[in-house]
Amino acid sequence: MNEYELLAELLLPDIKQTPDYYENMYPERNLPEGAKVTRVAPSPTGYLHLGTLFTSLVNRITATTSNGIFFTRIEDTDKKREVEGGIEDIIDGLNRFGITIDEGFINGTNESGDYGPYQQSKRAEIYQTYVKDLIKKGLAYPCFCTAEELEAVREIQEANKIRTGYHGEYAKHRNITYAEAKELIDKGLPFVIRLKSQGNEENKAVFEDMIKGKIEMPQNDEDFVLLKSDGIPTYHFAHAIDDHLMHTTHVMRGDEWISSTPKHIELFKLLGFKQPKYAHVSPIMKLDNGAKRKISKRKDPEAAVHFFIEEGYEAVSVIEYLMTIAASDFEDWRRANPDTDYKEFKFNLKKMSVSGALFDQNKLNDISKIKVSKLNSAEVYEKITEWAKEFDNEFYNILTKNPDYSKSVFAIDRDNASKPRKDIAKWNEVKEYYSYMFKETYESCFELPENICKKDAFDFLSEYAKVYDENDDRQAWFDKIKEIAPKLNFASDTKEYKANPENFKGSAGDLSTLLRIAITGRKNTPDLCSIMQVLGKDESLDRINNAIKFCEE
RNA sequence: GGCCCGGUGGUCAAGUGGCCUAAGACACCGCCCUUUCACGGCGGUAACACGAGUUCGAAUCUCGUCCGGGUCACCA
Repeated sequence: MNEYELLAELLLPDIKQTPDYYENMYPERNLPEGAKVTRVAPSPTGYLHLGTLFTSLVNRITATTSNGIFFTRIEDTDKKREVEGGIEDIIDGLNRFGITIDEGFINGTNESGDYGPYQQSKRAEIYQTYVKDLIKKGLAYPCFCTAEELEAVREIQEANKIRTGYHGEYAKHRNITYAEAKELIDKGLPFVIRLKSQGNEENKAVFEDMIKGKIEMPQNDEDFVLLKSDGIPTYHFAHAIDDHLMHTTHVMRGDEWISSTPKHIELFKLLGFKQPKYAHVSPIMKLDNGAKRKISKRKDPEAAVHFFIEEGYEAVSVIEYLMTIAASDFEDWRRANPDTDYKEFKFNLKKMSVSGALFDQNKLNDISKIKVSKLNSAEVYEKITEWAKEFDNEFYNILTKNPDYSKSVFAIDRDNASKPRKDIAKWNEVKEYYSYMFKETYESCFELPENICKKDAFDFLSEYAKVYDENDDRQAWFDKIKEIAPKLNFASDTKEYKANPENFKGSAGDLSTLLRIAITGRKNTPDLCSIMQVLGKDESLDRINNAIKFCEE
């Protein structure tokens, strides 16, 4: 055994396999020409983040449009930051948003596929096997520096305005001998394994990013950590090993990784792996006091995808919005194919924005309103009760007390409507929006519109109460208002009124607004005639009479 | 600070040297339609960060300046 082999045995005595063993265990995938293998590799350090959902979507749709594979892998190499239930939260969240997973963790507790395990904490032996091989080749070595020592070096470098980091002459243990290492290990000192970088800062590392184009950076020359002192790899090393063994063809990740890509390039080269293609996606930003910044887990509630579910957005609406950010040609496609599943869209990485988009809730709302407007009353009822059951128990009870009544409320201006309203973006608005339709939430609050005096209101409402018939259709319903109008010197015809407004106190439209306020307390509501029908004769008359009383005073 | 990446209306964006008097969408405003509320239709306000260069011609190519973002861990 030579010096390096001795060192390898000393450091990793329990590792008996060689890389060949794993190379054979995970052969090339048998996929059609051009199929892309993509993945998302979240670390279970918290809930599902909007950015993670976004990158997952991009990965998913890239795999889909090439008839490839999209898999998940859990990067749980940092046990300090891990949170309980993190895997479930993220994977189930992905499922909830309709991101289908072909392989890896398909739900919070189960994995499937031939390239596992798909959890890095279960792959320690694999990583160590490759590290041992690197040590034997003189391409990796143990480092015994403590955090304090490293910090001290960094301070010296900063003071002397030298590039910080563990490289070149500052790489203390770079040339450690077997004997030296043995002595320190016998003393029981902990160590990490570092890469003996072959890079040179003067040279360029070049790669073609599929979104940003050609990127040139100084080569990596840092002896970065491969294996932490607990024997678990760092992200960089795990990325190289896993994506090679799992045969990922396209690594699509947040663009905060661009700056460490030279490390990855060197790793793939030294390991003799084929380089995957990289696509770095820009983060979703937010405006904060006039400044654009990345959406932050700590400061922004909408960073957690759960926020959208709680608000009552339909998952498809959020995905649809994310698609408009992901692909600049998506909205055109959507216009041409209004009812097609977004998964049919031919996604092209070249159409992705190079810079980060500001999160735009207006746009989300608009998209969501369109989606909701296409639902029928039964679907609305089903979705809203599902939402309320989880997030608004009071409303859930109100809705389910009389399902048929609730559905008839949602049917207004919706079922059989040639022009559906676009008024609901998210379920948490509905209780307030329809508050006048349910006894439990209705509060009588009549108020005169500015252009009608008390006496006219009184006269109109009194007259109307006499002729009101709950069986009238829309035509008959409005005709009655038009009949009363002239008696109060209100125009029954809108055109007539507009031609000579000075001849009238107002129009039939103004009187229906008055009636609307009497019934609902609002100036804007869905079709009033339908509302009164759903409310029923007694309730409608009650409310009218209340308003009349108000006008008497 | 070093190294990367970016900068077209309030927002998302089209744009690849002449089709640019700069598209479209959201938001906002106005008008029209209308049997109320909506929906819809039509229209409007509003942008190439700045400065040099290359060119007959620049939003587009080059350089500089400014501004924004990312990254410099035994975190991912």
